[in-house]
Order: sequence, then C-alpha cells, then structure tokens
Amino acid sequence: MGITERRNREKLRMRRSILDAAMKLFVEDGYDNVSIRKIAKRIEYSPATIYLYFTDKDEIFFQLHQEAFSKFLAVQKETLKIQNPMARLAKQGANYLEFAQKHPEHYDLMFIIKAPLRKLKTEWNCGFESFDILRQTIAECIDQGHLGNNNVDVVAIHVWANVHGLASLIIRDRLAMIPEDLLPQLLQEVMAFGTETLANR
Amino acid sequence: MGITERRNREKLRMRRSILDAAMKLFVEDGYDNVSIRKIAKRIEYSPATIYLYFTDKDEIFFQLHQEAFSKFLAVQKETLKIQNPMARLAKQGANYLEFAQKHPEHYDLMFIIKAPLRKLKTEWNCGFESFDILRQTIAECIDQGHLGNNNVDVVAIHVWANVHGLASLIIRDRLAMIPEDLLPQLLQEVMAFGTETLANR
Amino acid sequence: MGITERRNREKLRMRRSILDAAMKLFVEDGYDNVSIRKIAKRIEYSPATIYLYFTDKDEIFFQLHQEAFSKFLAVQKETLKIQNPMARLAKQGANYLEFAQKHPEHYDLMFIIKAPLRKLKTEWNCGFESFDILRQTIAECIDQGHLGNNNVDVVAIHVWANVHGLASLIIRDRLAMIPEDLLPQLLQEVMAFGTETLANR
Amino acid sequence: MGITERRNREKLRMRRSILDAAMKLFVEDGYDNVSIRKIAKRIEYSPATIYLYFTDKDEIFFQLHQEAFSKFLAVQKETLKIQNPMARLAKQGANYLEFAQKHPEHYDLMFIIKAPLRKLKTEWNCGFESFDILRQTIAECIDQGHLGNNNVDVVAIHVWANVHGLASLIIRDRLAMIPEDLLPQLLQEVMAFGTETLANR
DNA sequence: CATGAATGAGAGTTCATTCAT
DNA sequence: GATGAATGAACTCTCATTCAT
Repeated sequence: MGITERRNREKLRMRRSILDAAMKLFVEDGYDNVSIRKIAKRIEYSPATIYLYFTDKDEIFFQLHQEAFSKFLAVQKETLKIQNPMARLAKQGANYLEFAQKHPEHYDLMFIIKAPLRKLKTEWNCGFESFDILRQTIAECIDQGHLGNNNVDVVAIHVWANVHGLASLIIRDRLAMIPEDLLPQLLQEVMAFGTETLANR
Repeated sequence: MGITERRNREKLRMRRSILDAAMKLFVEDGYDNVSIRKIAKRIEYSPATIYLYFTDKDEIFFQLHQEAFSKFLAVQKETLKIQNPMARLAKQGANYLEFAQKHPEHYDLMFIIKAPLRKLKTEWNCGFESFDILRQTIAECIDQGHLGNNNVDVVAIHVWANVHGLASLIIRDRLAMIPEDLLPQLLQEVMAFGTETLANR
Repeated sequence: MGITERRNREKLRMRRSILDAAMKLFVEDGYDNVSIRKIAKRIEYSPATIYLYFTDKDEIFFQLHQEAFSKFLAVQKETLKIQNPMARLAKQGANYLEFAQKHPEHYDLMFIIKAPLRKLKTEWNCGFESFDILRQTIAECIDQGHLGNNNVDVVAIHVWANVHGLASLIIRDRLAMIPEDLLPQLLQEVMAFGTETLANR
Repeated sequence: MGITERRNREKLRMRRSILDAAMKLFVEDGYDNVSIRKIAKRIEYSPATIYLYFTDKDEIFFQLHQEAFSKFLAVQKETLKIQNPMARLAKQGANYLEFAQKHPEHYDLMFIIKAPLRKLKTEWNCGFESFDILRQTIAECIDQGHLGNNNVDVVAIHVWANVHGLASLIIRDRLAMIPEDLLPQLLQEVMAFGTETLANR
C-alpha cells in the first residue's frame, strides 16, 4: 500500500508542478505563447514527459481552468451564510476583487484570457454557477425593495462588470497613471463608492 | 524638393497599406495569428519588403496601438462640445462601449492585451490623455453638485471600470450565459441602469 | 522439470499473445502503423514488458513473417493430396489468391513489403519451399504432356507472376477502375481464363 | 529577361533535385519513411527550404506520381503506331517490363507503393488512361478473332496481372531463388511463354 | 526599391527504447 | 516478471528575420 500511495503522491506532485509551470507561463506570456516545450524546460523535464501526465496541451489548460473556478466558487459560496442580501452582495464584491488580486493568474484564466471557444462552452458551466450566486443574491435584494425595480440580469451584469472592470484594469496594468503607493487606498474607496451608489437606489 | 516629397508620400502610403493589412488581419484572425508573412501576402509584397518600412513586427503593433488610441481619443474629444457635464459623461460612456464593440481588436490592443511593459510606458501617454478627459468631465460634474462630494479619481476609476468591465466581458466572450439575441437590448439596459444610478447620487 | 516447463509454457503464451496483437494491428492499421505502444495497450501490458519477450520491434516482425509463411506453406501442402497435377496446379492458384485476399497483411509481408535484405535471405527459405511445391507440380504437368515442352522454371515463374500480379494489384488497390461490386465476379473470370489458357497449351 | 529566365531555371532545378532526392528515399525506405527532413538532409538544405518549393509532403508525392505516369504513358502511346493488335499487345508487354526494370522507382510509385487513397483516386486518371490503351488493343485483338471470345476486361486484367506480377517480383526482390546471372534470359523466356500461350487461344 | 532564397528556432506530438524499482 | 517514468530523436510545419542580388 505504501508504495502505491507514494507513487500516487508523486504522480500528483508532478501534475501539480506541470500545472504550476503552465499557469505561470500562461500569465507571463499569454495563452498562445505557452508551449509544451516551455513548460518542460521550466520544470526541467523533457517535452515527452509532459505527455505522460496530460494527453495534450488543451487538457492542461482545461485543468487549470477547472481549478481556478472551483477555488473561486468555494470563496463565493462562503458568502451564502450571510443573511442580509445587501451585505452579502457587498461581501461578494469584496471577495471578487480580493480573489483577483490574490490569484491574478487564475483570474486571468477565468475571465480575461482568449481561449478556444470550443473549450469555453463546456467549462463555463462553472462560470454559470458563480453567476447564478450573484443573480440569486441580487434577486433577494430586489425582493427586499433594494436596487429599484429592475431586471435581475441587468443589475447582475452591471455589478459584475463593475468589479470585473476594476479587476482587469489592475491585472492588465492599465491603472499606471495612479502612483503605485496610492493605488490600494484608492481602490478601496472606489469599491466603497460603488457599494454606496448601489445602496442608494 | 518635389522629388523628396513624393518619395516621402510614397513611403507613407506603403506604411499605411501595411498597417491597414495588419489591422484587418488583427480583426479577422486575432492578435496572435497575425504574421509578417500574412501581411505581406495580403498586400501582395514579399515579407522582406515589410522590413524596409518597419524594423520588426513589434513596431507594426506599436504603430497600430498608437493609431487605435488616436482614433479613440478623437471620438472622446468630440464629446467636449457637450456643455452639460452629466450629459457629456453619459455620452462618453456610450461612445466607449460603442468603440469597443465596433473595433474589438483595437479595444483589445488598448485595454486588454498584456503588452510588454517597455511599450506600455510610452504608449500610455495617449491613455493618460483620454483618462484626463474623463477626469475633467467628472470634476465638472462634482463641481455642479452631482455625484456626491467624492474624490475625482475615485469616481473616474469607478466609471471607467464600469464600462471597461462591460466591454471586456463582451469582447472576451464571457457573457455566454445570455442568449445572443437578447444581449444587445440587455446591454443597453445595463448602460442605462449605470447612468441612472450615477445620476441619483 | 515441472516448474521450468510451466515457465516455458507461460513464456510462449505471452509471446503468442504479443504476436497475435501485433498481427491484428497489422491487419487493422497496416504495417507502418504498428507501434510497440499500441501492441502493449492491446494486450494490456506495459511497453517495457514487450522487451522481455522480444529484443526489439524487428524481431516481432520477423516472427510474424515466419509464421505467415508457415501458414501459407501449410495451405499449399494440402494440395499435394490431389493426384492430377493440372488440377493440383489450379487448386494451388486458387489457394494463392484466396490466401492473399483473406490475409492481405500476411501476403503483403511475404510478397510485397520491401524488407531489409539481411532478413529476406533467412526468411526466404520458407519462400523457396513453397516455390518448390509449385515447381514440382509443374514438372509433373509437363511430364504428363501438358503445358508444352517448356523449361519448368519458366512456366513456374509465369504462373506465379500471374497470381501474384492479380493479388498485389488487389491488395495495393490498383484495380480502382473496376466498380467494387463487379470485382469479385471479374476476378473469378480472370482466374478461370488463366487456367483455361494454360490448359490449352 | 535573362535574369527571370535564369531564376526560373534555378527554381526548376531545385524542384528537380528535391523530387529526385524524394524519389530515391521513397524507393529506399518506403513511402512512410520518407520525411521532409531526410529529403532536406539529402540535398543539404534546411527542411524549411523544401516548403519554398512544395506546399507539403503530399505535393511532392503527387508530383512524382504524375511524372512517373506521364513517362509511362508516353512509352505506351508509342505502340499505337503498330497496326497489328497482337503485335502491339506484345510490344506493350515488353515495354511494360522494360519500363519497370529501367525505372524501378517510378514503377514502384505507380503500381506498388501503399499511398494515401485520397490521393490515389485523383491520380489514377492517368492510370485509367494507360489501362485504356491496353483495353483498346485487346478489344481489337478479340475483334480480329484472337484471344477467344472473352470479356475484354477479363483479358486485360489477366494480361496486366501477368506483367505486373513479373515486374513486382523482380523489383521487390522475390526471385532470389534464381541465380542472378540466369535471370535476364529466364525472364525473356517467361515473357515469350506468356505471349505464345496467349496467341494460342 | 523590392525580393527570392534561405534558415534557425520553435511549435505539438509520437515513438522505440532504457532502467531503476 | 512487470512496469512506471523518463527521454532523445524524430516527425510535419510555420515563423521572423537576414542577405545577396
């Protein structure tokens, strides 16, 4: 048993290190510039070895995508404990941005990267699920008289776009006009501004 | 003088046609699928000829980047004619989204693509300028008692994130959960919702 | 002794199953598309295991080659029971074509494939033997006054070329100009024509 | 003009040398074992260079195939001058074998090699044409009372199989049981035997 | 001014084979 | 006896780039 177990652990560790290397490269160079060969070089193995752990390049991408979404979904599900939907919504927004900043590579993969559509279609089930959490929360808010009498989808997309906009400007370095040391404080204020604005409706 | 002038004109025309071809390929095939060879084939010159007008592939992309920003800037400057800053702000938002949808590859280039930092630093002058137009407009709004008593940068980033979020979700195909035929109407409502929400402050 | 014997039996059984798998792949995918990995997968062993039973890929092919010839030889030896040499000759021809059509990959291996000469020299012992059966039969025919007063080798090669030509045109798909559904009937007539022509001499 | 002409000549020469190298490799190693890299190495150019002259590997094969058939067709058309169809038929047979012996690589390509069927279908037009020459000749023979009252296709395939069998046994070295120095004489006798046998019908 | 010719580097992938366990 | 892990070499093909002409 011990042997099989150790083997399994090693196999997993290897997959892990391939995925990690891939992730870093994805983020550094963009989807199209990640090559099996580069991953191999990064982990100091031969390209052929990669194929012992993944059937092809797409499978690696797919796996990363899945993991990123599980991670994200887990974080957002945490908020379901919060009773007050407006508070829950605020927390979801904060979580969202925090996730993006803590795991920029995952975020990139999930929401920014230009991926082969074929794959996206299947993988978005996960995306749908997290969107639904947002939708549900907003529906409750509206039920309770908040956010005006608006279409749930409209508000949900609005809110999402809001945080995604912020997250992706940061991740893709488009807020270079703000001095770096002022940025964190400013971002917090932007989020606060957004939350308040919404609450006022 | 006449001769030199003609030469210059011709040189420019050639650069122009290279850039046009490159941009078309950009739009048709996406950033990563533009190659010097394809540009050359498109304009019916040899690949080597391209190098007489641009030092390398990056320079072409750089130039396109610049032009994209000029185009965008021109569109946004148009709004300066609008006296009422709140109306102007709304128009800028509408323009922004329209630009993103009409020229997704330009938009991609400007606001999404992970560009080599070296490049960004220089190219963002243009970006700064268009951000300033937004800032200026918002400053006026606040002066006139709109948008609450808030930090200009905070509001500016909020607004920008809002439209950028929407634009980039669209461009990178992350709104797949919305049936395609319903999307345009929905987006309009999202924009309207955003404008109203802001106006209420 | 019992133990060694059992071991040998098991070793043989394993070789057998490797060869069978290889042959099936041969037939399904053609000579060039058989790989050690595919054989291994087919018998559900690891590729490395194959090397415990055969020194390399070539040895497997060699073995198959040998077996193909034995099989063929066995079929032809069956005809020796036929007393009348002309009838026997006809039967040998029919057998030949049948074998080629039933086991095209064996046939290919034996009579068409460009084999490394080193190999051919050893393997052709079998080939010689079957050629001798033909020769012998023809000699008898001539003795009995058939086929004119000709050199045995001349007639033997003539006959062999006849059936081999047919077989190899079929196997290598060179009779594409004949509609597929008409082919079987036509081939039979061609064979009949050959037999008759020969009998008339 | 001189320059363009020279360029064209050089281009042609290069194509020629690629084709020649490919042909040699085809014959030496078999279709599946010819690689662009090997061709390149053989002519001492880089693999990429090959792609300046041919769009892909298939095109090289296709070209060789075409050339082989034109050559062969030209030879067979020569026989059309012969009035007497039986004499013409004999000449065609002799030509056939001579062609196979003089240009074994071409012959291999045309009648033996296992090629991708997709291609074969198109390229066989040429094959059809040469088969038709044979058919036509045989039809005339039958018209004139030779070869019995038989189906033209039956006789045509019979004749073809006859010479093809001989040719391919030679080319693929399956007549190793005949001492090499006796072979030429023997082959001639085999051909003569075939011709006579047929004439007797 | 323009280009045809050439190439080194790199892409994804598969394979036969080895070797420590 | 069996194998998981690993790899070097090979495959087709594309690309940015150079250089002599």
